[in-house]
Amino acid sequence: MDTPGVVIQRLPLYLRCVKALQEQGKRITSSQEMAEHLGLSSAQIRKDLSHFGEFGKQGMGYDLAYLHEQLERILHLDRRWDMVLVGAGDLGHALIRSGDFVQRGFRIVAVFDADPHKIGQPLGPLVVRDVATLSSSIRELGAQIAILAVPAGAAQEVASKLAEAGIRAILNYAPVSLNLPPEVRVGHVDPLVLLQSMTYYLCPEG
Amino acid sequence: MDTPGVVIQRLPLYLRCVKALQEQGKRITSSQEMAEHLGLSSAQIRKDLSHFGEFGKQGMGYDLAYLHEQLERILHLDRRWDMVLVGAGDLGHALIRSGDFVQRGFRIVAVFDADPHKIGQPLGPLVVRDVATLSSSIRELGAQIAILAVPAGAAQEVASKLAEAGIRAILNYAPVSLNLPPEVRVGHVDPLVLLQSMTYYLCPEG
DNA sequence: TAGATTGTTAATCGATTAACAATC
DNA sequence: TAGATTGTTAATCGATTAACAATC
Repeated sequence: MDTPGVVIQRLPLYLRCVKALQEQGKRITSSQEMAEHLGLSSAQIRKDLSHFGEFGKQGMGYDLAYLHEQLERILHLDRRWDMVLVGAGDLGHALIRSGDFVQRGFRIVAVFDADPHKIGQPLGPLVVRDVATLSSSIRELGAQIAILAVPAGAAQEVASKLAEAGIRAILNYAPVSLNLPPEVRVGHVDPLVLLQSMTYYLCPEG
Repeated sequence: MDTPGVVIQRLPLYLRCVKALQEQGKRITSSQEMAEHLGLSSAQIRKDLSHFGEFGKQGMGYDLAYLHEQLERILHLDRRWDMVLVGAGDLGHALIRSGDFVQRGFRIVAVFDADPHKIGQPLGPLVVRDVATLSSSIRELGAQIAILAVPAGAAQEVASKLAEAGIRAILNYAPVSLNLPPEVRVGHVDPLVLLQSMTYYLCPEG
């Protein structure tokens, strides 16, 4: 009865596809059309969606507005999510300046760092807090999601503290496999690993 | 005979694990130790490695220096890779400033943008080139890897041009599913999709 | 040697696909 | 109605795991 993780991971892609088709002015779509757009099979899309209900009509396809709404409901994206950011380096700065997360309903509400030179300094609309105050701040803010943007050497320690403080999902930018209780979700942003696996397929000669 | 993609994608994690154990001063390891480190099963690690040869010794485990060397060889990481970057926005700046890629043998050798205000301006040690010169520059430089850091709306068009120009692997930071010939590898850096699938598991209340 | 751990086989498990009855 | 496309079943495919002989 519980839906495979691999299906859940595809739902945001379906949502993105639905939005793109809507922006083209379309009102309905088919599993076939989405499949071409995403490079998947139409059977897979129908099967994935069938885990959550019946969203289409035989012979007609899917109403885009309805599917959009349902996917957001399933993924709990019909609300705003507050996140804390740990690590006020270059990456942290870029994440705060970029509007990408906010546009999609993910808002960074606090930034932490361990460097005394950074603590107390403004960062965008926020002020960098001392990482020593992590636990109490997280409980105060009620955040459930954290972005981990600290050096590799500090990542596991900070991640454990985040888990202890009640954080339930971590977006990990550190190049480290985190060891955490299974109830804490981890999404790993790991461009180097992607590069290092793509080179397998490239001829080593120029 | 050809190795499943999912196995290839784990090799860089094995390599990272090997390096971490070496930094701890260890000289040998076991599939069991690596499994704990990475949160996988020891059988999976042994099976994955067995696709490429016999790297261990029964009763003894794996010599870390040897395994390190072999993994780098298999992944073609025993050389330097030159990459071109398309998109000189905040993200592009952060990628150039960060030493992460260079440390691992991936060097950005050219930056392109479409904005006339950016073209000709310095960006770190490079000068931003006109994206109109993409094809000729890529052929000249002989780059096989590109980083795509342009807005969503431009991503597909630029990606197609990269493929035409002979690029064989794209690290895609744009929130778009790229449609490309199957011989072009794509690695998708997609933090929003990770966030949007993690929220499925979070209670929508508080 | 005795103990340990690999490499590999066979069994299990899970995900994808093909096909089609249901039905809009 | 006729044509199209869903939702679902059963078959296929592939990946993971358990177990163990080989052997260091």
